[in-house]
Amino acid sequence: MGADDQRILGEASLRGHPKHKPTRPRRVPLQGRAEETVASIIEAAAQILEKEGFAGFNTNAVARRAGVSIGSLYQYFPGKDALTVALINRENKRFYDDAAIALTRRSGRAALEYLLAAAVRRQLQRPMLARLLDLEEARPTLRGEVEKDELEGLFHEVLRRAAPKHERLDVAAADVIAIIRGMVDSAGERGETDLQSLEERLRAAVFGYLART
Amino acid sequence: MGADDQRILGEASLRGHPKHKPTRPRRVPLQGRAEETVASIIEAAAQILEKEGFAGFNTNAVARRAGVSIGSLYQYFPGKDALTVALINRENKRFYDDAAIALTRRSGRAALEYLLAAAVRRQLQRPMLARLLDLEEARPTLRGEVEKDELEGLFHEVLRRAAPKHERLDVAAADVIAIIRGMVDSAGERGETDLQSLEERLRAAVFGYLART
Amino acid sequence: MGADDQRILGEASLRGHPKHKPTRPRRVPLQGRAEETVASIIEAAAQILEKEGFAGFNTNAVARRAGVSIGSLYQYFPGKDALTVALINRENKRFYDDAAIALTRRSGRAALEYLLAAAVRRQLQRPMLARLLDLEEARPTLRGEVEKDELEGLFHEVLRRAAPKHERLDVAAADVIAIIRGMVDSAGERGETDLQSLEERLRAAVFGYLART
Amino acid sequence: MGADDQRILGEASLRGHPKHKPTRPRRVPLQGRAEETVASIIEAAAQILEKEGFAGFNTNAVARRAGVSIGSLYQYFPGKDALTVALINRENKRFYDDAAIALTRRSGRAALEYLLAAAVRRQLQRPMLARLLDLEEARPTLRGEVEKDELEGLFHEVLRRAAPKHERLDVAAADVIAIIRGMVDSAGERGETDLQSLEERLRAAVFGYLART
DNA sequence: AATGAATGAGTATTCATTCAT
DNA sequence: AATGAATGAATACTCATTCAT
Repeated sequence: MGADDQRILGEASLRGHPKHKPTRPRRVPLQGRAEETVASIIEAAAQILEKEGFAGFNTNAVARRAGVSIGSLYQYFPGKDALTVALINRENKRFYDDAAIALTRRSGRAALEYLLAAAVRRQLQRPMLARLLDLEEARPTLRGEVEKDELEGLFHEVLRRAAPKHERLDVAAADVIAIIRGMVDSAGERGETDLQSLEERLRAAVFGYLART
Repeated sequence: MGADDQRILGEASLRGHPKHKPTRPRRVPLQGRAEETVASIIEAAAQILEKEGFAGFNTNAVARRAGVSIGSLYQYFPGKDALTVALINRENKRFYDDAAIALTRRSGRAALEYLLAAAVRRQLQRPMLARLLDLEEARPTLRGEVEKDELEGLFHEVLRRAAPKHERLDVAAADVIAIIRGMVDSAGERGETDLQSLEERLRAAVFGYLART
Repeated sequence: MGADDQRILGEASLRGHPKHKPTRPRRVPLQGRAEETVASIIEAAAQILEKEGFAGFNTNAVARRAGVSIGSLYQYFPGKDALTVALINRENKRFYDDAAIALTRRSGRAALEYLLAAAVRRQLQRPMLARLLDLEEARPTLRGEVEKDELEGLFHEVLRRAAPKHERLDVAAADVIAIIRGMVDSAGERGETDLQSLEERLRAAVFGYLART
Repeated sequence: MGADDQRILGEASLRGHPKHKPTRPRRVPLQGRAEETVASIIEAAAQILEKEGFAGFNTNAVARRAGVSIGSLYQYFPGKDALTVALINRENKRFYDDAAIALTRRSGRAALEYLLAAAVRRQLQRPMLARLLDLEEARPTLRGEVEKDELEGLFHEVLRRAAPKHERLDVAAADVIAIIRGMVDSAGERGETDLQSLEERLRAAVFGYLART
């Protein structure tokens, strides 16, 4: 009933152990207006991060660009980190929605290939944003707050199909994610635009890895 | 001749075309004491980053831990970023010194294996430091200031020996570095300590990659 | 007849000559529901002040705990101060209702003793609340808004009976109130729980004071 | 060696139990300049509290009035509360320095009388300041940070001389302090200026209390 | 060369209050 | 009458950097 329930990320959850935040369809603002506000704030954060980098990424600027008061921002996000986390989650969700199509592929190999392609696609769309968010996601403070379960689950499942005999799929999933992130961010940093080539090299690394572990 | 020559990274160099800082003999112990001071400041930065994370990493704290006045710190480093860059360079140098031994190996494969082992070793020694520096190194502001040439050259050469027929060694070098960094940082984040296992998986990814590109 | 009449403390009254608020019949349960709402808000304020202290005492929190919207709170109280004042008045009223029994005592001494006992009782019941409200009541902004007349009248009357020959009863009343408040709050701060002892010391101070003035 | 050592009130000491801060001649800024700065900040705080009340009492305003940057304020005071505490301590020290003269009196009674006179004097000099500081001192957050030991010790000693046979001097000291504070603040609130009269009534209460406990 | 006191722009965050629905 | 989303002025506090001594 109180405004607190709409807060995207509770204070409690920011400290202490993950606590497995209710990954359930988290209570999103009920009234249309609020929902819009939240969305506009997150998108504003994305745009600022994209165009100004970390330097310009402060809550007041985000609120301004969102056309919202700073108070509204804090109505929905208990702090700056919560906003960052929300943005990361939005991006991950979008990636997930695309990547999940991989599961419709017949073969495990095709599924994994789709996954890699999706990763490359995502990177090339908003390269700076993707990169900076990866950076943020690695920050000790934020790690543990981000909803990775679904995404990791997806990788796990795809790898299970692509490498059924692999003995440690969780390790493999973590490694594959790490490889993708490493290569794709590095490509972004270097300004690569040839997603064809990047995709191929990524396949080389990932399939090579799987073939040898 | 003046004190300015001791500045690790000039302001000018932070903007504009970076690369190749003043190629002066670099060693030239202008004054033993100054060299010591610089070293102690850099080590203080390392320790703080390791123990307090980004949160505690500010110039005043670094100076205090180094047992030096904040004024002195700015005598040697024109700014915080310059200090960060100096620390990154120190770490890269140390890694380079170890990794360069790879070149003494007979076979290209052995050389590359040595390289990978060195990367894992480094990560496991000061995991937090290594990770945070990788993060910093990726920051748009710092990229371009860091001396990567030597290190990249080393990778290039080792790859040349390990995969003589590879057509785009520079791309391969960048990719391999990205794979290593991705996997090794990820392992660090997850608190992995079994460097044996990590090394094997790293080899799988890198050799797999090379075999397929 | 309008909603305004329910406002506990008009803005106008906060500035300008306070004293004697609109002497309207004060009771007149305009609407049972409204009265309940007001009561629940005041009690919520009391609970928060008691459990969270000044830190947690903000209008939104009060409304939330009262199970009422923030808008409703402002429907009945023109501002935070008005709410605080209403709470103080409620507590004073309760104290008054108990303390007024003093007037039924035969002797003036007994009456005064009853008064002191009542004061101690009140303090020991909700020590933190009593103390914080005393603090608030002393705030320049609020002084003058609180209904002290009745209470002071009571003290005046009791003192008149206890020390009939006293020449300046109003001064004595103020002093006695000050002594009680000082000692009782101090005891609360120090966590005293032995109300027997406190009562005795209080009597010593007050009767001593009266005997010598 | 670091700036931290000059901080008037360490962070650690603000949380957790009193910890009996080194009541020793606390490390005051060593260089003359710093000492002046600290003094000017505290005096600025006093003036603002006196003239603007709590409303205008914010760190930026204090710094401005002190003719000092906000950064300097925080160089010496880790937070607003620390500044408040420092001001309270300064005032208590001043009061102590005056009140300690009581110990030079021959009789215990005369000593106590001197103490009461000093308390009244102090109140009448800067009434608003004295009152507001008493209010602040009672705030749960600040209590325990203020150096009361000396002052309480003084009261203890004076009472020992004035009422040698009293069995619980510590309780008596606390009560007497409470009585003084209560009456004197109340007088201040009511705008009393006749310190003669106030002094007499104070004596009545205190000596009356002592005679009966 | 060294010191460390001083600076102040910058930023996160709170909370009383308003008002469209 | 009630709701609660929205507001934004106010404020505590940080930290990179400068410069007088």
